[in-house]
Parts: sequence; structure tokens; C-alpha cells
Amino acid sequence: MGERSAVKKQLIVDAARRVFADKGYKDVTMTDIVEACGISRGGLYLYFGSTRELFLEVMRAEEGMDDDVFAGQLGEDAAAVDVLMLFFREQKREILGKKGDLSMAVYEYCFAGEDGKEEPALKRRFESAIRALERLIEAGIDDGSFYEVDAREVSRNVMYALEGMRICSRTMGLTEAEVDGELLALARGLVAE
Amino acid sequence: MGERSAVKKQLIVDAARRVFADKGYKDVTMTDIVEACGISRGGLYLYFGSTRELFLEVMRAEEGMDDDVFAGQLGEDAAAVDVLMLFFREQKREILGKKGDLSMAVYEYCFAGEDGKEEPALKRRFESAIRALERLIEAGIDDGSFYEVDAREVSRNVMYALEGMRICSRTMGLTEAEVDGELLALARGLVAE
Amino acid sequence: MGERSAVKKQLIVDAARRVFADKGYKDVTMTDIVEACGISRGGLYLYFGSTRELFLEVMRAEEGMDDDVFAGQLGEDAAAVDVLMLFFREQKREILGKKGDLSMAVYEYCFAGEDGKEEPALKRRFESAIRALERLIEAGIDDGSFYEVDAREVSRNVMYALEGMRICSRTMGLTEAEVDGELLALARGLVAE
Amino acid sequence: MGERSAVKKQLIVDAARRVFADKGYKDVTMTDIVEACGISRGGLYLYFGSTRELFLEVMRAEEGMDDDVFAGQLGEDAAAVDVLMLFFREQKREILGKKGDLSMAVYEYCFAGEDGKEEPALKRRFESAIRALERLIEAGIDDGSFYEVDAREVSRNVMYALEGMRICSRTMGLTEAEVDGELLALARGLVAE
DNA sequence: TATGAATGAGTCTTCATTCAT
DNA sequence: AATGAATGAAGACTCATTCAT
Repeated sequence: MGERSAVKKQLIVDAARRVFADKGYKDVTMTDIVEACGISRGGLYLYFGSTRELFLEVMRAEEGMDDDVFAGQLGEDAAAVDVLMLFFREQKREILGKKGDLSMAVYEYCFAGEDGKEEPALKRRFESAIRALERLIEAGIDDGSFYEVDAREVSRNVMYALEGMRICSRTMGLTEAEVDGELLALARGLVAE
Repeated sequence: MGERSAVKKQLIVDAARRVFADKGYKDVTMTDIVEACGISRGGLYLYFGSTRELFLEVMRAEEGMDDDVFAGQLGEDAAAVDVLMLFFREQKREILGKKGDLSMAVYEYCFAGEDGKEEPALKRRFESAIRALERLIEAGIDDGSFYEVDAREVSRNVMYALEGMRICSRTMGLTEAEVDGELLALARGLVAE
Repeated sequence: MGERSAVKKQLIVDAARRVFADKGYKDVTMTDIVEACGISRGGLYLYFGSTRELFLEVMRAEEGMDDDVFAGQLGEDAAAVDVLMLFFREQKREILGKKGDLSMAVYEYCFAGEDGKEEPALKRRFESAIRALERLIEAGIDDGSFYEVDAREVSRNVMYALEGMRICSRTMGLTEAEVDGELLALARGLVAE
Repeated sequence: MGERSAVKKQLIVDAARRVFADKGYKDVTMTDIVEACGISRGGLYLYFGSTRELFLEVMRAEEGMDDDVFAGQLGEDAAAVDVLMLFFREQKREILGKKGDLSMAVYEYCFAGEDGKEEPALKRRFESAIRALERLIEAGIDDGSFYEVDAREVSRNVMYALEGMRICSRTMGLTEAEVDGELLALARGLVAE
């Protein structure tokens, strides 16, 4: 695959990302992608044989974008509390926001998984997020701003609760107050304030 | 619709429940249902005009089956701790269990909701579960077996975490140990033991 | 077929007439008739095996209702001119009126006729109307109020023109003025006024 | 849509014309067209989304074929009488002819029109024919070969009568003698002969 | 006779996928 | 490489007709 092809491929993936974010996973047709990226039907098939392949590519492109979430943020000037608050603010936005994010598509893709084969990449990413949060909590404990909790345990609980809110928001709807309430409760489990 | 019809309708709903539990929501076709309940195409349409109608009926039949989860359980002889453990054991089974459960179908149905109209019934049910758990926690606090936590806050956190595990289990897979770990952590937030 | 049956049959035919007048011929389904006459599906089939049979019965019931249109009207006190005007007024109402008349259904039924088999009953009726009008014209000539035209020829021309207006009204639409204009012209072919 | 497509589209329209001429409008299914033009189901849908669309295209293709019916015919050498006779001969052929003509389909299409919305194109065409005939009559009056009738009035009457014969022919059947008789009568209203 | 549930064939419509150019 | 016309297999839905009761 030459230089040109790589560019075109990226163009397709970008367009596909928009489509998946908009329509989820199962409702997306090859026609949707074709229309979104202004390429020919046959042309698209030269690169991707199905919406599944395309979605996997979109996911792969997504990887690494938010690894080491807190890497570099934790410095001398940034306190653990501040980083945590930043993280929560970001999460709140994602949980309440409906458009432009892939979470529904990801869920749907997983549901569609044949034979219950879970996506290992997804788990890897989730675990890596847990560990990152864990390190943040440890840092908070070290500098005395957080309670002396079991960092691993609390990190997992926070992540499950966030995931729970994400799905609740998309299925039954959550108000901003409800999200704020839970985030506050989670924060109070770590810091006095 | 006579006696006979009601029986047949129930027969269809039962068959549909199995199909939805097996294939989720979006992939289910009227043909799937037809084959599952050994009825003719036209015959099915006499009762339900779409998979959506059918799914709603399945959901309705599901309702009430687990309302007042802890009603009657909390008596003189059953301590709050025991009821909580029972609840957690049941949740664990649901979270890890893949077959015969509708949660994926429910999620998918919600995703498919036009214009992001959330299902109010779902929220009502979730809120009612939160309140039930809240009352259980209050009972535990009253009889001195639980810490003096903010019952409402903890109840919500537990429910979000459970929901989070449910979706994680179905998308990325969770091990029994992971579920046990989180449940233990949640329990430790309430009782010493 | 007993007394009761005849009553029921008439009830069905009456309901069917309304349906055909409302929806034409081809769009009418057995379900439409069933709903219109409040009888059971199977019950209807005891009397009529298809919408075609039903339509034929409706047509048959219609027969004789307007034979000898002008019979008895032409007396000593009623001049031919007056009867003609009455006839034209009635025709105008039919031509412009859209609802409650069977003409569209009749046309459709004839179009649907297999192999171009024309309906002889229809022709008989048309011819009988021509002759009736012819006799009216002759009467008018006799009493000196009409020009001395070829009664048969003029009668046919009037009938064709009326039929032409009927179909034009239902396909391309005719204004009241257009119908009035043509009727006036037809009348002027017979009387001075 | 390239060169090739236009050819195929025309091929479909031609096939559709035959089908409509044969079966009318309402009975025609997409399958009929598919079979008539030897194309695949999906292929047909690339060009036309419904029988209605197809029919409109067939009609459009038909337009203009007989506009200005008498244009150019009326010259120094062609007398109005001759043109009229030619016109009548053509009409007679159409009225008596059953196969290969769209009139029944057109009628049916109009009947099927939702809410009685009449087809304006049809009316325009009819009015234009009336005016053309009117000019012919005026020409005949001018050169002294026709009686001094009200050209507009007679033209409308002739057109209604022709339309009436057309529908009568297709519903109850007309003999050649009957058509000849009426045409002769119409002609005698204009010329002595 | 009368009922209305049940059947299955037929129509419409959409899409993933192929293929000649 | 690239195009987009073409294909055919599903899936949704309707309705004439039958049949057990």
C-alpha cells in the first residue's frame, strides 16, 4: 500500500468514525460510509470488506489517544486533587454528552460479538485506566491530600460507577444533578473538602 | 380476544423472550420469532405488529417480577446483612450470567430509541431499586449492623457500580474474582466483617 | 336461503356499496367490507366469495333504480323542456359530485375485467338511457318546444358528452362553469331560449 | 448518470409502457416490470422507486408526442375538412383500439390519486387539444367550408363526446358502427357534405 | 349458520457484495 | 486502483382464503 493509499484509508476511517458516533454500530451501512467519505462503493471495498472491519480500524485508531491519562499532569505544581477534579469534569462531559462519542457504538459492537467473544482490547484499555487512576490516588495519599484508602479497590469502584453512569445516561437518562451527586460522593470517598 | 388467544399470546411472548435473550434486540426479525414459536407469519402479526411491540410486551411481562426486591425479606429473623448478601449473590449471578438474560436486549433497545427518547419505565425501575436498597441500608443502620453512612448516597453508588459491572461483563468480560472483589469492597463500605 | 339470510345479505350489500363508493373497486379488501358491515370474516364468505362477486351484487341492486328515468314525468303539466332541465341538473350534480357515487368503482371494475370482456349490463343500461332521452326529445319535438333534430342522433351525442364530462371531472377535474357551459350548449342544440 | 444509464433507463421505461398498456395501473407490480425488462429487482430500484414514479416517467415520455396535433397540417393544400377527417379517423382508431394504449392506465392512475388531487398535466393537455381543434374549426369557417358555429363551444362538445366514447368503448364496449355514427353526427354539425 | 384465528403466498424495499470497465 | 451499475438474498407487511369450533 503506497503513500496515497494510506492517506485515503485515513480519510475513510475519519469519516467512518463520524458515522459510528452518529448512528451507533448496527445501523451503519456501507452506503452510509460511502456517502460520508465521498468515495466510490467499490473503492471502499478495496480497503474495508465490512462495517465490522471498519469499526475495528476506528477503534484501533482511537487506542493510545488517551493512554496514560494522567501522565505528565501530575507534577510539582499540579496537585492530585486538581487532576482528579479535571478527570471527573471530563468524565461528566462524556457521560452527559450524547453526540460525537463512540461509546454507544462500542457497546453495540460488543453486543453483536459472535459467541460472546469479548473484545480483549477493550479490557486492556479499561484495566490501564484503572491502573492510571490507582497511581493518581496513590500520589494523592502520598502527598497527604487523600485519605489512606485501598487505592486499587477505590479505583475499580470509581471506574465501575463511571461506566454505570455512562450506560444509565444513555439508556434511562441521567440529569446533570444526578451525575454531580455521584461524582461528589466518589470524591468525598477520597478527600475531605 | 378470547381465552385461547391470551394463551397463544403468552406463548409468543415466551418464545420472543428467549429470542431476545439470545440475539439481543436489533438482530431479531419477525422471522426469528415466527420460527421460535412455531406459528405462521401472518398469525404472529395478528398479535404483534413489530419486534418493537413484542419487545415492549416482553418487558412489561418482566415488570413486577422483581419489584419490592426486599419486601418481606426484612423481618425479625432476617438481618439486613443477610438480605444484602442475598442481593449481592443474586446480582453476581446476573452480572456473570450471559444466557437467558435480557439486559443486552434492553440496552440495545434503548440505543435504538428514536431521538434519544429514554425509556421512562427503565428509570422508574432503577430509581425504585435505589430506594429499596436505601431502605435496606437504613434498616441495617438502625439495628446497628451497618456503619452510619448516607444511605441514599451509598445506595446510588452501589447501583451504579453494579450497572457498571453488568455492562463491563457483557462488553469486555469480567472474571468471577473481579466481581467478587468489587462486591466485597462495596460490602466493606457498609459492614465491618 | 331463509328469510333471515336475505336480510343479512342485503345488509352486506348496503355496506359494500358504501365501501365501493368511497374507495373505488380495486382498493377494496374483504377486510374493508367485514369492518363496514360488522359481520365476521367467515360469515361474509358464506355469502360472497370475493370482492368481485360483491361488486356484481351491488351493481345488480343498483339496476332498475333509474330505468325509465323520465317515465311518468312527462305528463300534461310537465313540459319536455322542464324534464330535460331536471335531467341536466341531476347529471351536473353527479358529474361534479365525487363522493357517494359508484362511477369510479364501475370504471375500475370494467378496467379490471379479464380479457376485455365488457359488462353487457352496463351497455344495456346505457342504451336504455339513450332511448329514454330519445323519447323525451321526440316528445319535445312533437309539442313544438324542441327543434326538429334527429332525436336518436342528438340523444347519443348528449349521452357521450355527459359520459365524457363524468370521466374528465374525475381525472383532470372540471369546474362548475365548464359543466354549465357544456350543458347549456347541449340544451341550445334542442331549444331556443 | 452516464450514457449507459440513460439507455437502460429508456429500456425500462419502454418495458414499463408495455406493462401499463397491458395491465392498467393498479395491478402492475414492481415484479411485473422486473420481468418485463429482464433486469434485477435491485437494479430496477436504482432507477425508479415505485410503480408510480415509473408511470409518471412513462407519461412524461408520452408528452409532446401529440402536441400541436394539427400544426403544419393546415396549409394551402390541406383543407380544414381533410384535417378534421384525418383527426376523426385517428380518434376512431384510438377509441376502438384496446391494446397498446395507455388510456386505461391513465384513468386508473387518476382514480388512485390521493385526496382527489387531479393531474394538472392531464387537464393542460386536454385544454390544449380543445384549443387546437378550435383553431381548426375557425380555419374551416374562414375558408367557408364549415358552418358559422361557435368554434369554442363545438370544440369542447366534440372533445367531451370523444372522451365519452373512449371510456364507453373500454367499459361497455362500442361497435365500429356506433363510433362511426357519432363521428358522422359530429361532422355534420360542422360541414354539409 | 356463524365465528375469527390461522395460514402462506405475494409485494415492497434495503443492502452487502460483485464485477465489467 | 477506482468506479458505480447490477445482483439477489433477506426482511417487513398485507390479504384472500380456509377451517376447527
